[in-house]
Amino acid sequence: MRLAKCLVPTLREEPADAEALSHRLMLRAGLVRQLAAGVYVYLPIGYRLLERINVIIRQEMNAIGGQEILMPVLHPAEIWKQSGRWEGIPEMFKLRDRWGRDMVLGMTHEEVVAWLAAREIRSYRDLPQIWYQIQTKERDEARPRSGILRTREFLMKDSYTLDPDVAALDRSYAAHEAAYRRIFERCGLRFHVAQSDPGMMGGLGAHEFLAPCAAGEDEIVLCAGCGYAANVEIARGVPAAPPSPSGAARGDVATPGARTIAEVSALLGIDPRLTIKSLLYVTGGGEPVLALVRGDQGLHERKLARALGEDVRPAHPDEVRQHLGAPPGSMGPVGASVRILADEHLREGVYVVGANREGYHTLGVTPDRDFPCRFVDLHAVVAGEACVQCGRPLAVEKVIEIGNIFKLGTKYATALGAMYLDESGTERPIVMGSYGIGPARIAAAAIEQNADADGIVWPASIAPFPVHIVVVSLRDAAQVAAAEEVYAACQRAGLDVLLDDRDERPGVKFKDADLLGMPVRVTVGNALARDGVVEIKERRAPRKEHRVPLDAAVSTIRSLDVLAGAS
RNA sequence: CGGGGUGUGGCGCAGCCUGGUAGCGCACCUGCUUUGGGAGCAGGGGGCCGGAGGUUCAAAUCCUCUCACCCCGACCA
Repeated sequence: MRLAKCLVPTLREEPADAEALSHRLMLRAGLVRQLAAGVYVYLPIGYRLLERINVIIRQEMNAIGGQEILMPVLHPAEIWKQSGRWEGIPEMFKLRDRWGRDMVLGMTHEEVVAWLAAREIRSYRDLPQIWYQIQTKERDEARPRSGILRTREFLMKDSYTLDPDVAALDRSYAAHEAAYRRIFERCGLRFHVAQSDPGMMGGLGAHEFLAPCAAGEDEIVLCAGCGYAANVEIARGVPAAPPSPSGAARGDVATPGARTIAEVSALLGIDPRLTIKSLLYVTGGGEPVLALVRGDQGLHERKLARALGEDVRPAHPDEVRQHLGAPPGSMGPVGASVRILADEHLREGVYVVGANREGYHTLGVTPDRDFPCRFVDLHAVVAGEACVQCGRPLAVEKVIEIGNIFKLGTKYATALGAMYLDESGTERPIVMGSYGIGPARIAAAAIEQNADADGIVWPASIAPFPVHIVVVSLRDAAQVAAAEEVYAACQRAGLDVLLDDRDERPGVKFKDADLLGMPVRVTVGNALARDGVVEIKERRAPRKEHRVPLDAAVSTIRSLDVLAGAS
């Protein structure tokens, strides 16, 4: 590809609206442009990047027996009504056709797959199946952000497995996990595999593939000792034990003006770990629920929602007064007439809690003795807590979710009538799994993990072009001819190559080459006339330079380690 | 949905408080010079100042409403 004729609009200045590193660089390098919030156009280099990633995904999906299909973006509402997901998913785009029929823009394809399976799968002899597609998804996200990291329309590789039973599902699931590991390794990413919350997908189990980087929206809890890895939404951790309590007898103490844990513990001169934080929530059904965590810790709302089996929201201050008779700063569990859930690490100990009396707290309180409660895991794990498996300290990292895998079970098959006959002639529901990868998130994670101050540094496996040729001066016919020769030779050798044949000053071309981040740069400049050589450099190691004669350029490029493994 | 912020040539911004001919840098076009890390000089084109309404002799500027976008939080298959 020749830069002089192509749409590669690089920017000198930082785009004002971009915050995340990958977002800034994708805009500056001319990979994407934003059409609306969370809606992007992929320009030639950006689209090529996605296709490079998709090639790897296809190879690995095909290798485990995946069959590529293409399902529609536009769905009839019926199948979503049958699965029970027509209501209650605010991200779903809904529309009507000209006859007034309800339609859906597909955000995922379990329903369509189950519909298809219901028609085409008859017998256990037809199983197992792996169907996948690389296709556009539409989700009306509450808050698109961070460039292409969270968008309302995006490309997704989604695959679905159909199996006769759970044991077979486990095999399909394991095959996907292995394929996903290979895909992300080949894309040059550092990543973790973590247990995750199946959420509204429902089902028997789920894992996420998470790439650590600064722009990450999620957090993962990691144990270096035993390899424990889990999304903070479900991660367990053992907080450090509190110091010995003062042994104070139970009783109220005046704490005027002290409303936060920090204020209360400072006023009383005690460690915050000897206090209990009381948080009132309201369930979807309108029931108030008091959630308790240790004073130094935070509540993870997803854990609370999971324990209750329904969504919750924080109560308003007037609801706190109404149910507990005290303002938020003085509420507590003792004598409260609402359901109480306490973090499991509050089983032991004697604590200070709000007294449900404005300006007072109660000393010497022990959960389950001084008030009734149910113990569940509620607190958000923080770095330094002990691993539940091996006791070593846990770390917490920011991550981008680049893939996820779900064991769905028979929920969708049952709802949409996807049944098969087993060996004994008994009709059974097909057992499904679903598996997603976001190619654009792989791209963003690769940028986040590899960029330097000058721009992108692509892993060769997904680089839009492995080779980038810079002609220093277009006025020098010998340089132009030599560059054309290397360009043609690379193409003959099967190397995708970008030729900067723009009539620009050298500095502009070098800056853009750094920004675009192709793994190998060939500079055709003054060294050609002076020494009869071109210069070959790796983007990741700019100080190492190979000066070789023209006819050795391609063989030198091919010998570079950086291109090993790249197609 | 709650909180914060921003809308002025393609990009990045100033001007607004204190109303009075719309500016700067980059990019773009022409010419000359220049050519190994974002060139110099000269000339030039391009903006109903996000939109609507209002106040005023006069609105980018003041007021009201509205739309869009960004960030934090909530949410997230």
